[in-house]
Amino acid sequence: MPSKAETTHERLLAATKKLVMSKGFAGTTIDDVLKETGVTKGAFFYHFKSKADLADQLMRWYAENDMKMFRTLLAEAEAAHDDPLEQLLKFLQDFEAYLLDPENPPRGCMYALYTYEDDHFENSVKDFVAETLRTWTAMYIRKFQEVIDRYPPARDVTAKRLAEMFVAVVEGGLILERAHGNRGMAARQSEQFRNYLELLFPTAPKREAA
Amino acid sequence: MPSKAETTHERLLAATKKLVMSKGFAGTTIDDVLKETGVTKGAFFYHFKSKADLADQLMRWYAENDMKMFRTLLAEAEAAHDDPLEQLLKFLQDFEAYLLDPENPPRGCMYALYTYEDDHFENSVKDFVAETLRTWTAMYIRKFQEVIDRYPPARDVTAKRLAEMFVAVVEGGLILERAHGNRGMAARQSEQFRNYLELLFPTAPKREAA
DNA sequence: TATCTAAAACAGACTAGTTGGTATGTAGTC
DNA sequence: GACTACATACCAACTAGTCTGTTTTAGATA
Repeated sequence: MPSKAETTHERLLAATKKLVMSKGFAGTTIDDVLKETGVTKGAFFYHFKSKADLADQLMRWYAENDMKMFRTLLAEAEAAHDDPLEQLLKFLQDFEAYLLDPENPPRGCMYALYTYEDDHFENSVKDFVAETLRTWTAMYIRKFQEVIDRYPPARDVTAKRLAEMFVAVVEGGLILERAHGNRGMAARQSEQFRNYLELLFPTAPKREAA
Repeated sequence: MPSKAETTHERLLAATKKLVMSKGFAGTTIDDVLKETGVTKGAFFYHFKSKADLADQLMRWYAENDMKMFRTLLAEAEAAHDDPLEQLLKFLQDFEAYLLDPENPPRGCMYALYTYEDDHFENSVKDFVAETLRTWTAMYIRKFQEVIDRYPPARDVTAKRLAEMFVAVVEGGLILERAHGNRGMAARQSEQFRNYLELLFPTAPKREAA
């Protein structure tokens, strides 16, 4: 893999991601991306065979980075604690810190954006997004199941519902953040979700911080 | 107000809403709307002075209907119960029924969609969306405050946080619904949120249904 | 180490189709 | 006969994508 090529390719993806986050897929033209990066048309179509291909590759690239981040956070949490609930709560806190970190902008979620523009893109992308969200959710389901198996929940809940709720809460928080231009709303949602978990599993060992 | 004109105007808005929900604003062309409605270009530009104007009017029209629905549900809940928590829970249940009702499609939220395409539209629309969400949230804040005032919450929460969480949970649920093509996910989120509320306010009078 | 070569990586002019928007005209109607 | 509510032909700007090149890079060869 030649490094220069890799760089241009990634630069195009990164610029597209940024533009797409504020204009949508359909609202972002290839010329926009070229202007943003200084790359020429010839170079662009060397790396992507069409705009749909760009969208496709962007989704996969985004999902890859995204998933990597989540796996890392989860692995760290699992290394730090034995108790599954402790692991989950640490994971959520670390994720909140990530959301609050001003270093990683393009705030918002690519999957959310995509669902509101799906008609423009191929079914393969649609399937990929659904599949990614499923994998993502499955990760949490496993963890929540461990917690439920160990501690009787105060309400009749399933691991699946809790996992879905976490994803929903984060997606919704990101939308509020965008609508109000107010950083931190997504992290606050995750915080509330932790409250819910702590009330749901009252028999778990007490933690120090609230 | 002549009825025929009103009809064409609303037909255009309704068709735009439908198209926009699956293609996004930027991805929906005026010609798409014309084809969908059978209206001609001249008629279109008689009712809307530009595409941006269409977007603007669509947002206001959508917000108006939306808000009307919420106010109605809340008023009904307030008429049915004296206790603020009972009111809230009834409101949530009625809202869930609305979400599950197969009669009212274009599933998804216009505000969410808008936040992911804001660069294309005027600041007035951006401000309007933020303002609408604020009004919407304020409605819930008032109600949650009544509940908090009456029953001590099991966790240190504010009315504002709870109100934001409800909005987030619904928005996120709608995204999951779209991503998975799976009706009912948004309603399920609201259900989970009711669980949370019942755990938060344990001193409230017991209700019959779980 | 210098030279050759082929592919990879890029540059930029061009085009066919689309898009938002306009100009002008017309049917009904109070 | 003025105003509302539409119809149709048209256009300039833009958009995705192509075509024909040029430069850069990585090895092979001598």
